[in-house]
Amino acid sequence: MQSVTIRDVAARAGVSVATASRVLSGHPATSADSRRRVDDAARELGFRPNAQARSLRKTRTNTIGVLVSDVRNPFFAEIAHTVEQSALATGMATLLCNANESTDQQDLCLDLLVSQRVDGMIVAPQGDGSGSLREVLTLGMPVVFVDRTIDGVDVPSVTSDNRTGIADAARHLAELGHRRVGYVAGPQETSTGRERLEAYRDAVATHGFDPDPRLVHQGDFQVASGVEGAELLLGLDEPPTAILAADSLMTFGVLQVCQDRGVQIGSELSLVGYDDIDAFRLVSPALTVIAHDAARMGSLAVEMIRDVLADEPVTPAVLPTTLVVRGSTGSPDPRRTS
Amino acid sequence: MQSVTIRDVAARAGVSVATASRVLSGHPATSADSRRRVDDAARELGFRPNAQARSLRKTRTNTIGVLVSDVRNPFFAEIAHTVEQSALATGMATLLCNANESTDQQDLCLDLLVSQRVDGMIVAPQGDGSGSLREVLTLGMPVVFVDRTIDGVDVPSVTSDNRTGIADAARHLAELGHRRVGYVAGPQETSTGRERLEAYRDAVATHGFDPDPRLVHQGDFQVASGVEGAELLLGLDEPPTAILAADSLMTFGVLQVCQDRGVQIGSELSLVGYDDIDAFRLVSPALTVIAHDAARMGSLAVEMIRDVLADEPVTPAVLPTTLVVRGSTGSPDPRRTS
DNA sequence: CGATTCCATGGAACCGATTACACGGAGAGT
DNA sequence: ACTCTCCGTGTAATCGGTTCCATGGAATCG
Repeated sequence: MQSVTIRDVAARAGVSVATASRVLSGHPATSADSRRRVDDAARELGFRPNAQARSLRKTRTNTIGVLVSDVRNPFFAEIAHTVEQSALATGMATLLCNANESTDQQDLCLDLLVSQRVDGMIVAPQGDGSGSLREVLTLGMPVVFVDRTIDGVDVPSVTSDNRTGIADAARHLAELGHRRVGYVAGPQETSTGRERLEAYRDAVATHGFDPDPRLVHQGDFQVASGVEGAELLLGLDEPPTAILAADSLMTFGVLQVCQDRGVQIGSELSLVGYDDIDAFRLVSPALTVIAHDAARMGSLAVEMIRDVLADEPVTPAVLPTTLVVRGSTGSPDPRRTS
Repeated sequence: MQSVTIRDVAARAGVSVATASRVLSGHPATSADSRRRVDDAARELGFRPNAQARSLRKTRTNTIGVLVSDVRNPFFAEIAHTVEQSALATGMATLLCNANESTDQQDLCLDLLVSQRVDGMIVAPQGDGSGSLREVLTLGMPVVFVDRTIDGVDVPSVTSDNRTGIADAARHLAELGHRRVGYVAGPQETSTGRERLEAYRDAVATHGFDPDPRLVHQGDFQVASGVEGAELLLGLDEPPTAILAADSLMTFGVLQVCQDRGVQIGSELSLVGYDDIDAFRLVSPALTVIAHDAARMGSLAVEMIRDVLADEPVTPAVLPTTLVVRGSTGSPDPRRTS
C-alpha cells in the first residue's frame, strides 16, 4: 500500500505542489500547459488523492452518514439504497451504519460518524434523545431524521403519516365486520412504534373494537417478536379475527406462525401488514398492506440534508400512506365471531 | 460544527498535546495524575478525536470497505449486516458501498474506498478485473472476495459451491420426471452467474434435459429480468415444466408472473429458487430453494481480511449449499408433458 | 514609454492528530 | 557523592493535501 502523493505528481510534472493541487482540484488559475503536464503525471503515476488529508484541511469531507436501524429490514434497505444513489448523483459519498434496533449500538455508530467528520447525517433514530444523539446535536452537526423522530428534539424530518395508515386499515377491518383486532406493536422507544400504537388505540375507541389488553402484543420490529405475538394472539381462548402488524419483519413472523399452524389467511384470519414489500404480493393470498414510499423518503432526506448544509430553509415532510387492499383481509370467520 | 481539538483538551488539563495524546490513546508512559486530568478535560469538553487527522499520521484507518452488488438483495443485505457486526466486534468500522450490479458504479465505489484509505476491502466483484479493480490490486490493497470471484485474479475468497447447488436441484427435478427445465441465468459478468449456468448446462447433458436454447433466459440478478424471463419461458409454444432461477430477486420476478397469470406452482409448474430467504418459506406452496449461508460467509470474510491484514496465511473457503425441498417442486403437469 | 492590472506560479503556513527525540528529575547501584 | 537508568513530559517534525501571500512576467491603458 505505498501511496503516490501530490508531491510525486508535482515532481514528475515539473511544477510545485501548489500548482499540482490547483490543477487536480480544478482551480481556474492554471495554464493549459501545466494542466496537461499535471494531468499526465497523475495518470501515469496512478495518483489517488488522500481524502483524509484533503478533508483535514478543508472542513468538509463531502460525506454524509446514514444511520438506519436494520439493513435487513427491506424498508430500510430501500431507504439506504436510495439515499446512497441520490447522494452519489450529487457527488457525495455515504457512510452507512446499522443501529441494529439497539440504542447502545446507535450511540456507537453516532460516535463513529462524528469521528469520521461526516458533513451531515440522515438518521432513523430511536430512544429518548439522550446519549450520543444529544451530544451530536449540541455539537451543531446537521442532522435530518428519516422515518422516525424524537419528541422534543427539533430536527428536520421526513416521515410518513403513520396515524392515517393505521386508521385506514382499522376502518377497513371495521367495515368488514371485525371487532376483535389483534395488534403486534413496534417498540415504544421509536416514534413510529408509538404513533402506530396510539392510532390503533384510537381506532379501538372509534370503531368499538374489543379493548381487551391481551390483544396488543409488544414487539420490537424484528421477525421473532412477530412470531411471539402471533403465537400469543392465536393462543387466546378467544383469538382475534384480524391482526394488524406494525412493520414488515413482524408481519413475516405472523405469516410464519399462520403457515405453521395452518391458519387460512383471508378467511380464518384477516391480516394487515406494514410496508409494501415485493414478497407481500407473492404470498397467497396477497397481503393487504399499509404502504409508504421508502424510495421517496430516501431521496427527500438527501435533498433535505443538502438544503441544511447549504443553509437553506427546510420544511419537514410527511409522506402519505396508502392502504392497499388485497386478499388477506375478508369478513370475520363466522365460526370464530361469537 | 465547531470542533474541540486535542490542543483544547491539553490546555484545559494543563499539559502538553503530546501528553494529552498519550493519555487519550492509552500509551503506558503517563502518570496517574495527568491521566485523570486529561480524561476529565476531554469529558468536560466533549472531545471527539478527528479520525482524519489520526489516520493521516498513522497509516491505518481502522476501517474496511465493503462493496456489495445490491443492498436490496436480501442475500447481500445479510452479508453486509454480518460483516458490519463482526467488524464492529473487533473494533473496526465499515464503509458500505453499493455497486448496483453495474461495473461503472463498482469502479466509482472502489475509487471512493481507495480515497478513504480503507485498510482493506471485502468485495463481491463483477466484470473481468479490469478498470479500478486492477488498479486497486496493483496498489497492494488487501482485498477479499465474497460470494463471487474473478478468473485469473488471485485474491482470497469465500464463496459457495454453486455447481453442486444447481446440480442437486437439477437432479431433484430429473427424479421428479422433468425434461424441459427453464433457466433464468445471472449475468455472465459474474462468476456466480457463469458457474451456475455451466452447472445447468452440465445437468442438461447429464439428465438428458431438452437442450432447446430458448429455455435459457439471460437475466441480470434483478427482479425485472426474472419477470422478463418468466414471461418468455411461459410464452413458449411448449413451455418448460420446471424453472430454475439463479438468484432470489429473479425468483421473485418469476413468482410474480406466475401469480399474475394464475400459474399453479408445484403442480402446473415446478420452481426452484436460489438463496433461502424468509419470504420463500411463506409463499404457498413454500419454495424449494438452493440455500447457502450468507451470515457465515460474511463473518468468514471478516476473519479472512483480518488475517490478510495481520499477514497471516489464509485459505480460500468454499461453503456448501443445500437443497431445501419444499412444495414448489412436484411431478410435471401431465397436461403439459408431451 | 511608464504605470497599472492580471494571472500563473512557488514558498510556506496550516488542518489535528501521532511520535521521535531531548531533557530533567528521581531512584538505584557502587 | 557520582554515575547510570528509567520514566514522564514537552518541543517539534510529520502525515498529504489546500490555500494565503508574495513575486515576476505579460498584457493593457493613458
